[in-house]
Amino acid sequence: MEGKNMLSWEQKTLLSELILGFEAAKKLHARHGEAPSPSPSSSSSSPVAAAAETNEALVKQILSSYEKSLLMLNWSPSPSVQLIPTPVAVVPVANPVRIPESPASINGSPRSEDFTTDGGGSSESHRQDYIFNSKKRKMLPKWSEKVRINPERGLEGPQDDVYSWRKYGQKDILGAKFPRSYYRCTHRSTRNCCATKQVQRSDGDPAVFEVTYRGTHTCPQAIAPPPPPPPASPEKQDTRPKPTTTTTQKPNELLESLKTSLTVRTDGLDDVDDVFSFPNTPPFYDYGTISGDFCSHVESSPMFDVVDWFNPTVEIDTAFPTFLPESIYY
DNA sequence: TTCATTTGACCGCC
DNA sequence: GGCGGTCAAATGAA
Repeated sequence: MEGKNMLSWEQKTLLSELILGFEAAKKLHARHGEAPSPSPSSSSSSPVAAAAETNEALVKQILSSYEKSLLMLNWSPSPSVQLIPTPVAVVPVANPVRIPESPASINGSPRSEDFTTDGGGSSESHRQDYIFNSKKRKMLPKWSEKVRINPERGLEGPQDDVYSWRKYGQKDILGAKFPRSYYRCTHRSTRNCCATKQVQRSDGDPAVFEVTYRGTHTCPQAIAPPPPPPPASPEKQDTRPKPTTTTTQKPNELLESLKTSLTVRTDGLDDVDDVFSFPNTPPFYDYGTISGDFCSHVESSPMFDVVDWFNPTVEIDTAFPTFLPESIYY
């Protein structure tokens, strides 16, 4: 239906967004050239900090722009423009098992018009609406990771899961020895953040947990670090006693610890000896951003992964605390 | 008092 | 119809 008109509009917007992003990128690049090296020594934290902030802002803008553009492309009728598959493919440890996580599944189901937006879906079903509205499994883009518990350090590698998760369910899965736990972003209600994740202990290796993420974080955590203890906002990152996490813990405790600390083991990519730290946010196919209401008003795009996708060389470590070991927050 | 977890039940998809 | 995912009341902890 939204044929040519939309297409035209989309193209316009797309162009606009791309230009925006491009310019922001140029600025950032210029800045990078100006003040490349961190800070020698004495230089007070002001200039550096300011630069960092600006950089972050630029990055945000870039990501936002590209994100929109990409999403638009994804919507376009041309099947060749599918952007989604790419990121999914990069998933460190994609379950060879199933997880169709096909981008198409996001809106592929023709008959998934039953939504409830959980929170208030009203209805004017725009295409965007049903991309993320379903409360059932098929809609949300998902990808899985494997996390190994290291008896010595608890969890291997840095902890990348800086988000606050709240457990909302647990279920015994057919054929699985251990129950599967369901978590959702703590800010689901307050920020309409619909990111969820499932944690399942591996049958074969109890020390390995398969973590499946769904949806992206649209809450501020996505970009803003939950740094030091917020005085007034008890967004408990998991008030749980920090896991000394060892395999001797009860399964539940292990699962709990997983909420806060995740290390992605690239099973298939084991060649790479170092552990891959995966940002908690999924690739850029953020349905949330598309939408106009639910899981959408992303003040800041959580899609920093996009950067990786498109610019593997971009250094975003400082801008995205997501990669910081969560332990420092406690 | 507030918030997180537990757990049984419900609902939708396959 | 079975299974997986989510909801929501009850319970516990800080």
